[in-house]
Amino acid sequence: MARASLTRDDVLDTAANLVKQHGPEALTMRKLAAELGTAVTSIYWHVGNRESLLDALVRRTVAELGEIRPAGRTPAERVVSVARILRRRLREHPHLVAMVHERGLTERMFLPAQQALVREVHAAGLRGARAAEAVRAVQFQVVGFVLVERNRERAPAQQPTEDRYDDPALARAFARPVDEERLFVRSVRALTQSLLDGEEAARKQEESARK
Amino acid sequence: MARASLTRDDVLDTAANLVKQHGPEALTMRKLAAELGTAVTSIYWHVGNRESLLDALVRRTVAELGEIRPAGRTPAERVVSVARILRRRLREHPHLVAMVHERGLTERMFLPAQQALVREVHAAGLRGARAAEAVRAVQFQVVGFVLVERNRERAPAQQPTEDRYDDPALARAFARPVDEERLFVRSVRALTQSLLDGEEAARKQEESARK
DNA sequence: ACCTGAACACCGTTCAAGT
DNA sequence: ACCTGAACACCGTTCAAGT
Repeated sequence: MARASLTRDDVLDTAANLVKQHGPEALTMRKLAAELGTAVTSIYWHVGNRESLLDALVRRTVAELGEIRPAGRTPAERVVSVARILRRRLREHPHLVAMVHERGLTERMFLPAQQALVREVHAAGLRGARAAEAVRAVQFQVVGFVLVERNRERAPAQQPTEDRYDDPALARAFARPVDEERLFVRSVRALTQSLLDGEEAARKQEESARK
Repeated sequence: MARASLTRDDVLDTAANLVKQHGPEALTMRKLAAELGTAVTSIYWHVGNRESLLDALVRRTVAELGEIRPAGRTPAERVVSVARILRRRLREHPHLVAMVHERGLTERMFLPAQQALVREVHAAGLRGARAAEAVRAVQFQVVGFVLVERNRERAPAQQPTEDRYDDPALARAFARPVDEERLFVRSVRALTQSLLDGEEAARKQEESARK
């Protein structure tokens, strides 16, 4: 791991590793310096301070995320596929969502997904403000779901909630751990269906009313 | 603000104020001691340490949250009303969701809402595993939405995303700030409708198939 | 241009000592 | 039973000094 001289990228790479493994709160300037084998103050020369180091890290990661290629036969299916790709990608970088949010880069991060979603929502016949609303609803749902998931994983074992319902199958279902992938797909599908079909139906009604 | 002697509740109250105003990360033992007019180490005698102080704080707040009374004529409307109540309540305690999650109290916190949702989902004809899934879908959506909202508020001004779509009304809609209340209600309504109606339809199909 | 150690102001926490 | 100050191990950051 010998190095000719310390570069900004060395710092970013090592910092990225620490964050990936133990989260951003575990990234201290002193540990990072130890890992790099330099004095703490050298880091400051290369990246300014802790906050701008994290900022650079986040921007680099966002830039690497790349585009989204939807799959599926219908617009609804393709919306679901975009959601799944987005979720998988966010899960590969478990700390990214929060870090991106804190730095006001959310809109930028979701631009590729947003563009893909706009295409599908257009294909389903939505336009203008209603199309924008549908796209945002899906975006909020996906990001929200991932945030909830992340929180659940970080969380210690949940206090079991000994709830008594007069529906034993439901009580058993609540006792089982959540199948998050399944719940996610079902939720997105349900939301999408409602957003697209509702609009589809309204559009047809309008058309027939015009005759 | 003179006090006979320091009590555990004094510590919790003052800590709650600090957290409410500046967030949990602003709660330092030293600032808290200054605010209380005692030595830092007194706090340790009353509450153990910083983590158990925050834990006690969260548990107290959760216990104070109270029950949820749904409103509306149909199960779907009442589900939406539960969601709105839950969202409003979470927004009154902006730091609570994250703190609750970190301490594994999520399930307990959402128990009142869960019970209300189970009743409505039952009223709509869902049972067992599918009822549980519907309840969880709504729960995930509400919590996720609030988390996204919170992140957006904390976030600095978003980099505007100069997107070029061939739909000027949509571009304008994206340029406007999000009407979160509206988006929230629409999303929950869309999801709920799909979850309940889909099930309703499936049930009717089954019934007619049995004849 | 790049790297260093010393120093400062902040943390949470422990501990022995007081009443 | 309750409160205290001193001390420890950790932070991020600045600065003057080196090459």
